[in-house]
Amino acid sequence: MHSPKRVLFLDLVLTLFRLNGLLIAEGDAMTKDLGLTHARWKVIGAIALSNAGLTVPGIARVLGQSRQAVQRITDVMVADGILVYTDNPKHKRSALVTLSEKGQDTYTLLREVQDPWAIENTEDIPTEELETTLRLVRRLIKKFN
Amino acid sequence: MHSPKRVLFLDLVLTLFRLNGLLIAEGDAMTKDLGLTHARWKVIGAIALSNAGLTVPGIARVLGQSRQAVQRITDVMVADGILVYTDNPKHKRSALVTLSEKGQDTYTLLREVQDPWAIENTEDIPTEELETTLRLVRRLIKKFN
DNA sequence: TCAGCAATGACAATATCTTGACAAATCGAT
DNA sequence: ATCGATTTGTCAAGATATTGTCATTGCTGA
Repeated sequence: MHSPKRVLFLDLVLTLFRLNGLLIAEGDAMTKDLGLTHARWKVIGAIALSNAGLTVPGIARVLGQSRQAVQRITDVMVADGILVYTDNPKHKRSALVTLSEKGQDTYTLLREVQDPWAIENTEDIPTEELETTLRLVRRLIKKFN
Repeated sequence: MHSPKRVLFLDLVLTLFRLNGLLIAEGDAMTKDLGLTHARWKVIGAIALSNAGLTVPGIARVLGQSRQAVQRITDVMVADGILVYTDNPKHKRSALVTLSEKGQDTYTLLREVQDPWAIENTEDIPTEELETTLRLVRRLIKKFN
């Protein structure tokens, strides 16, 4: 298997597209009973994994999407009482998006299916490989920013 | 950096979403002058990287998308003279999707920007890491199939 | 063989996402 | 402090993707 780096990389890109689709399908199947869609649990996940608060454009950057798409879904989720716009001390206009109480309950339910899923799918994969992959992915992201 | 595997994995998933979006943006920027969109160059790329021919559902599987979405775009690309539906010896109804002459010309132009891009973005990354990542991604795909 | 199940093409409805545009707010360099 | 560049909210239009459905074809085991 001595394919040149170029082919290796293009192959990786295509494979990542595929994995992306499968991950979305996995998440949708996992959250079907929670009334979530991938547009929604992505936002919840992004907020949950962020230490500091996130603005709408911030979520968009984390998810690699347009801010308009995120704005649309957060507006709906605020109307549904899952998210709350809170004052952003660092920016007058751009509110921080946080989980409401109902949103935290939803996140708890999400965790109950997501955690076993994450553990199950990594139990046969060395931590080192996960770290190498994450590092590589982050490196690529930095190039494309 | 001793985050448990679970967090590591969830972080990786979120990061992959981001990379997915950035890769699409990269591809779109790269092919702007060729009259391609990501829906189109993804299909061209999938066909080009496949040894055997691909059917519409086959392309959908490679790209991790619904077959209907791929069908829609291939119909347009056939109308535009970039793709051709050819007889599939293994299936009467499900045609093989191949590049027309014009499509091959387009692919040549695509390669002219894609190859330097691929080389540039991997020159500082060891082949070994790329292979580890590709192997891990394939392993995950296998789980989710 | 053939009966049941899966895969495929086709069509429709809906959701999601991108792109473009514009004004207001923010940020950074000077 | 100020000017120019960037970021952000908002609205709109169009592109892309998913989901559901149904008839047809292909496949596989009895």
